[in-house]
Amino acid sequence: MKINEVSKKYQIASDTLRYWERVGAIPAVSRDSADYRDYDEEDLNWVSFAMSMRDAGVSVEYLIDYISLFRQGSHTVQARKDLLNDQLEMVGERLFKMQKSYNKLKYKAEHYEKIDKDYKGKMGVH
Amino acid sequence: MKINEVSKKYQIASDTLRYWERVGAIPAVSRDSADYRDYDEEDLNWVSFAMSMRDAGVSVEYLIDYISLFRQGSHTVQARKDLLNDQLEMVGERLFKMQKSYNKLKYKAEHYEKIDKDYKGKMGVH
DNA sequence: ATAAACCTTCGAGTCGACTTTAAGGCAAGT
DNA sequence: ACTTGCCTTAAAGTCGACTCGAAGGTTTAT
Repeated sequence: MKINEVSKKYQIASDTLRYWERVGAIPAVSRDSADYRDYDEEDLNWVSFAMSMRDAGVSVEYLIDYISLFRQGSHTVQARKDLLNDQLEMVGERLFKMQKSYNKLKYKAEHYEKIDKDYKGKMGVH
Repeated sequence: MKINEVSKKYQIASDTLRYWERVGAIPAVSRDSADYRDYDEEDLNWVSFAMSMRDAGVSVEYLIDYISLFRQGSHTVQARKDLLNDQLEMVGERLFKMQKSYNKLKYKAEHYEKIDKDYKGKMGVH
C-alpha cells in the first residue's frame, strides 16, 4: 500500500507518516523496488497504534522510546509493558479530566443565562 | 488573591495566567493599588473556565473569540451559546476518540504477548 | 517520448502555546 | 535603609509536532 493510499485510508497527512518514520515513532516501513514506501499489514498496525496513541494525547517522544525498546529485542518486553502501563495511567487521567471538563461545559451550555453574567466590567463600561 | 496564590491554588503557572490575560483568553483581571493583579471571585471563575476548556483540548484562539464576544455585551449571548455548543460537540468527539484509544491501549497492555511480536524486521536483524 | 502525477530525502519554515529574559517597581522583614 | 522576594511589562526564545520547499527520480497516461 503506497503512502498516499495510507494517507487517505487513515485520514492522516503523508508528511506526518514520513515524519513519524523519520524520527522513529514507527518502525521503518517496507519499500518496493523503486524505494517507495509500501506499507504491509504490520506497518499499518504500527501506523494505527501511533494514531491511537497520539489521539490519546501521548507524545511522539514516548512513541520513539517505545519503538526503540521494541527494536532492541524481546528482552525489553517487560520494559515495554511498563511503558505502556505508565501511558495507560496517564491517558486515564487525561480522560477523567476531560470528562469533568466536558460535564462542566455541558452544564454551562445548558444553564447559560444563569451563569455568564453580562460584561459590566472593571473597565468603566456600563 | 495575588497571582502566585492563584497559581498554587489552581496548579497553573503564573506565566500562563499572565499570558492568557495578555492575549485575551480571559478578561482583564482586577488590580490593587500597586497595579498588582488581585483576582476576585469572578476572575477566578474565568481562570477556572479557561482551564477546563484547555484541559478539554479547546484552543486558546477559541477562548479569545469567546471573551471577545463576551466583551461586546449581551446582544452576543446567542453567538456565545452557539460557540459553546460547537465546542461541546468537538470536545465530545475528542472524548469519544480518546475513549476508543484508551480501550485499544488497555487491550494491548492486557494481551501484550499475543500482540506485539518480536522485532525480526526488515533490516536484516534476526 | 513527453507530460502529469506520483514518489524520494533533506533542510528549513510554521504554528500554537507557552516560557524566559531583561529591566525595573513595590513590600515585608530586620 | 537595605535586602529578599514578589510583582510589573515587553520582547524574545523555546518546544513539540508537524508542514513545506527544493531538487530530483519513477510511473502512468496519452
